[in-house]
Amino acid sequence: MHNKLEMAQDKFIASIGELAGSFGLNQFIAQLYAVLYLSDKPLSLDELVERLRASKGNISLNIRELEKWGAVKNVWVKGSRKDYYEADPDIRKVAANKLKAGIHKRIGQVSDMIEEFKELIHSSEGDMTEEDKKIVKAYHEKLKKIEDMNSLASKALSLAEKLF
Amino acid sequence: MHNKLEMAQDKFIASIGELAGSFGLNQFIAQLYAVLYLSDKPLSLDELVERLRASKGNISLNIRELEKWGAVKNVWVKGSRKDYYEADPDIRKVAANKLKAGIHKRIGQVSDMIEEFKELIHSSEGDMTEEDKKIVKAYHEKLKKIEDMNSLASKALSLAEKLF
DNA sequence: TCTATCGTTTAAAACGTTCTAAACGATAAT
DNA sequence: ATTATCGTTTAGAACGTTTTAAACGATAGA
Repeated sequence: MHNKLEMAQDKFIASIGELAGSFGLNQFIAQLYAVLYLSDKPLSLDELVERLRASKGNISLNIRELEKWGAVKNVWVKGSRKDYYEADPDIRKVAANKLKAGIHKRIGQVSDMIEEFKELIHSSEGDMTEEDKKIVKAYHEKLKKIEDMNSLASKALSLAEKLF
Repeated sequence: MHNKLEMAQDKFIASIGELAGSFGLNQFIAQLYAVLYLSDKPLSLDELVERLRASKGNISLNIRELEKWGAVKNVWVKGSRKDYYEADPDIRKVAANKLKAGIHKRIGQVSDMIEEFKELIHSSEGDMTEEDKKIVKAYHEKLKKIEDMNSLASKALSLAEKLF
């Protein structure tokens, strides 16, 4: 196929991988989406195997993950019994959804952590020395700071949602 | 030491680790900061070894990383020739700095990637078929979308900075 | 029914990252 | 000067994650 163009694309795809990796998400899955996003037509499993030089199993697995995210869908192509995959062209929506879900989850986790910590502290209030009580008081002040930060993050998130 | 309190803290520290891990950053380094943040006094390397049940080397390494971030500093304690470490109490600042730097870097990376891709495409314009030119045109449209998203992210970032 | 063509599953290999234990150099105490 | 106490460095072990190859079940065509 278009050799120079393909090389250019390869470089781009590779960079996408690095970027995703540094975010802590699977490099390959990002590259997979990128290939589908740039493609002018839906691609089959075999074509993706060829394009990314990866195993069928790997691609199959990650395609399903992308489907869960709503980033890729299965499309039917007349005259073939293969599955064909197509990227959601609204890349902004895809990225925003993923990020939003992630951040929202983390904000919840932080709240939960703090609540649990408070409960644990409270449950052991019975046999506390004066010294312990001082420490607990200091804890509460620090936890408060984290809570404030968390709710600020939450507000920032809904602000960003409006912007997007 | 304070047994029940310590257990409560342990649970909290563990959760901090999970949280950090899901962000793609080193779990241990987050836990290290958390221990120092919650502590009412600076801690020595040995105390951290004891508290986190990790090797000196590991802690030493990650402390230096935290120092780079400006999240932890070395403090001098009268009468001891050990190093003592203290967390920056302004956890919001620490988190914001780290996140801001990260996002800023990523935004730059995306711009660079796109520029490079465009150049590669351009450099191979010479021997292009009509078909190729069609594909390249479609690429440019898609790249434009990514650029828009990127600059929007950039704006959102500076908005968030003001908020914090 | 038998064969070919799919996508998925899975057990094991490959890989990168993190962690440790031990050696080390530097500094302070004796 | 010698020993003890530090923090750092480093080579390799341990670990989790990702990837593969091969087996598999399902479906369609002959």
